[in-house]
Amino acid sequence: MTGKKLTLQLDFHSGLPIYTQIVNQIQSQLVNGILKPGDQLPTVRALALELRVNFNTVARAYRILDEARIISTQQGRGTYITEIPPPEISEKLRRESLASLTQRFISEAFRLGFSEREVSQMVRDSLKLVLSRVEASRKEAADNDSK
Amino acid sequence: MTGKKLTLQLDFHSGLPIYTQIVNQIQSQLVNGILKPGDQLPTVRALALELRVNFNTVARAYRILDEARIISTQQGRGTYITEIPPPEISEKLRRESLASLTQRFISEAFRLGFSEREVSQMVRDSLKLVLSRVEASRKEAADNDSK
DNA sequence: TCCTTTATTGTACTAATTGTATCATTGTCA
DNA sequence: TGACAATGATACAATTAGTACAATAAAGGA
Repeated sequence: MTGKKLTLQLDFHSGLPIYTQIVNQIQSQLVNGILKPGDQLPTVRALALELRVNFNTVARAYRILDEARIISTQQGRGTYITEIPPPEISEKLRRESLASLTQRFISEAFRLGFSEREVSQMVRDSLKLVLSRVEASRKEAADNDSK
Repeated sequence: MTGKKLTLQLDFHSGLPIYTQIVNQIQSQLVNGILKPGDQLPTVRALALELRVNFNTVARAYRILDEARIISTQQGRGTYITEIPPPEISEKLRRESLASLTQRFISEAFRLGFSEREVSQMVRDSLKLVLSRVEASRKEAADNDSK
């Protein structure tokens, strides 16, 4: 059995869809620090059992949260809160998380024998590539909107 | 006990299956000379114990590498890096492994909400930091030699 | 030396756990 | 009553774990 215990209060007569209530409450627990990045959520079946709803309803909520990049669901593995630092964290913490991410990357690259020059060149190239892809998908979305 | 010590970094909620991460990292260590033809890898059980995964997960990774002719697994003997390095192990592959490492880093940073500017600045800073540390330890070694 | 036994190692097959996809059912509201 | 949204049922796919087995090597004794 996996996944953190999750205490949710559903109101079956509120008019709000169950999956919306699940989405909202997970989101608010994340904002309030009850859930933290990296936490594993209950499985769709376990949470469904506890809430006495169909597991597809939980799956739907999880899918919405996944599309919002709030959680990451992985078939056969489980679902996890993503590591995105909440927007309200301090700039200092934010920088630290980028610094540690970067240091992991660089030390791995060095361990693999790449030089400073190779690493910085590859970072430049990759950034360029990613940005051009972002640009392209933004354009595509605009096209879809206009048609 | 057999098999070279193997340093692998697993991320259990990266979305990538464990066996894929094992495959990728062994491949990149080979391409970059950390593993050499003829080296014996840890046994499926030993590596599994160290990584805290089921040994079948390691076996699956080894099977994939075996099918790619990168390693040779022999029942009752162990697992070895193939003596004849596949012809495609070349500068090209080496560059590709850096590219994929870099892309993982960048997409993670973007997912965390950092901008291109922040990422490239942090890479510059971190590289500088690492290089200065390398320099310092080289100097210290030289001092020790001379005394 | 040669045979037997035991330990080590990878393999095969199966089961369990987890999320996904699709369609059916239900309920509400215009 | 027809349309649509919400929920449920069922079958499926991906990942990992459990168990038994086969091949090889190493150890030990006749």
